Amino acid sequence: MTVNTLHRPTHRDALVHLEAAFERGDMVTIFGRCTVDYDGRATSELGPGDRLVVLKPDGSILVHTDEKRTPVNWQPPGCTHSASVRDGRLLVRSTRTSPDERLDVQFERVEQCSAYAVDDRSDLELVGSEEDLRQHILSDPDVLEAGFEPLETERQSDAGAIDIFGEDADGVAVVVELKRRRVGPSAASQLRRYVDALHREFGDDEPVRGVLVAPSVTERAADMLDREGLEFVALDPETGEPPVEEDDGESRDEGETADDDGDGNRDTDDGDGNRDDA
Amino acid sequence: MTVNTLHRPTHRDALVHLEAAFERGDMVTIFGRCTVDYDGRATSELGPGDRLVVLKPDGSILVHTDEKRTPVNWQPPGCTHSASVRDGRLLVRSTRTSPDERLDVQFERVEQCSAYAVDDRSDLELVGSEEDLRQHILSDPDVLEAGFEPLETERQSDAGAIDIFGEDADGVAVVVELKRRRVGPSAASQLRRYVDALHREFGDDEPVRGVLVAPSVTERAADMLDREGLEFVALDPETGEPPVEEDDGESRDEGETADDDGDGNRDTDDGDGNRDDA
DNA sequence: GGTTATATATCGGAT
DNA sequence: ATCCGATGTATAACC
Repeated sequence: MTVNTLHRPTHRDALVHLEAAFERGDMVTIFGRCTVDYDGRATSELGPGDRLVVLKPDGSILVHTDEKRTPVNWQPPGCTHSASVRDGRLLVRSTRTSPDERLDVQFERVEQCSAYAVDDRSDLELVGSEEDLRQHILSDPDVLEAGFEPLETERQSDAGAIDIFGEDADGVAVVVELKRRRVGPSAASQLRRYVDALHREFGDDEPVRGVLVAPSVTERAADMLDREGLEFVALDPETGEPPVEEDDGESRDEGETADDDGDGNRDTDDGDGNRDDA
Repeated sequence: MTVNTLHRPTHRDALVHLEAAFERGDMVTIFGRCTVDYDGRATSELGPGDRLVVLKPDGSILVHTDEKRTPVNWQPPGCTHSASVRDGRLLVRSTRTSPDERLDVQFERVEQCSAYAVDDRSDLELVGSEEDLRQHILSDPDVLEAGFEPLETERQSDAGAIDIFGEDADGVAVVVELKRRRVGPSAASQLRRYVDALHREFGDDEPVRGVLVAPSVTERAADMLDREGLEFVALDPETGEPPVEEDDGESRDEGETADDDGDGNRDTDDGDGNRDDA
């Protein structure tokens, strides 16, 4: 882990710094006043302003303002960084083909330019995904409905892969579509496409049930499911159990710390900070 | 535009630096070895590694590794930053309620900590959105089909807002759904929901056409449109005209700076292969 | 605040 | 390479 930083460099010094960083495979940040020009899947222009530009060795580039989680301009991994000085000004360019795209960041002033040698082998471990919900149902199919028997996951159909395909207690085919969060009309439509595909596959004589599984459902989606003869089962992706209602105390105990203050303000804890722990 | 940077600060010095930056409304970056812990809509853990953490004055926080465009962990705008030192180590915490979420970044080592005073009043101007496609059709409805007359945009229905509602040359109701890029089955389903809603609204006697407008369509979606009696019209969102075939160069070039350094390849157009239309 | 749909979505898996 | 769906999607518009 090393950092190499130039403060208020000349554009030419910044260029040399950048090229060496690219060569080493470093991650780079540049902060300065710049304009941005993008042409590719869409086209955009951004006038002068102060921004933080991040260049990653995998070819990604991010241009961040002081607002939003999403960069104001960017390029995904796989692009090629290049830098140059034109008319005495640093130009950082990112290009790719397929699709043909170009992102230009033209600096009026470079306030800081840093190169970071990154060592990161850890992988993110995440709980609460749709895959977790699937595992819950497969390991205990009764949470879906008594007697449900999963037969296949990712079963292919004319409309795409069905999350879980199985049979109910009566041996009727069941299409199960999983969502990790509250579902709207598009999830209902997705389920319908799969059910329709199996109807076409099995013929009209064979009944096919469709069950949407998610922690909750919007009213419009629930109406649509009703109209189309589809079903909904409420399950939480983290627990695999029906979500707890919060209208009255139905707490499953989470012995949590008392909330110190109303929200209000900054609350930057002091140094010795013994703030609660989670 | 000012930058205030600490190199290899003590955790306590970094804390003071951070709190002053929060107070000023600066944007902040921290580079160092850290672990990350998230609990909210889902739950995640990330073991030790070198990352770039960006804190914005609007409450966003981004944790970036040296790969991907998407941060490995983050928090959207509106969250509250706080920092503290525990056991001699810098802890950066972001919290919000509704949903209840917490992100902790615990540093083993702080390599660099920078605060940026950002001045950015420019807004992004972007061309090629779905809104642009709509304007093209509204200003010249014949590009959709001869005699088409737009009557309403964002027309409400039981299934949601219809992009463009109008009549064809015969006075038949037309639902138009717009997409800025190649469409798949979900767009076809979306159109179907709107057409179904108008059928319920108008009754079975009244015919309702559904037209999906996009630069191209996948085969599975085209099949679905066929089955459901829906239509497709190929239009480019930037030009509002039928997309050009890419079998030969149709470069519209953009008299730009000469390409300074190596890497010459350019203009190998392609994009998304567009298939037929329906 | 919830709902709905868009996005230069990004990303991953399957074909 | 395209297709397809998941994402802690984020973001905006509308109610």
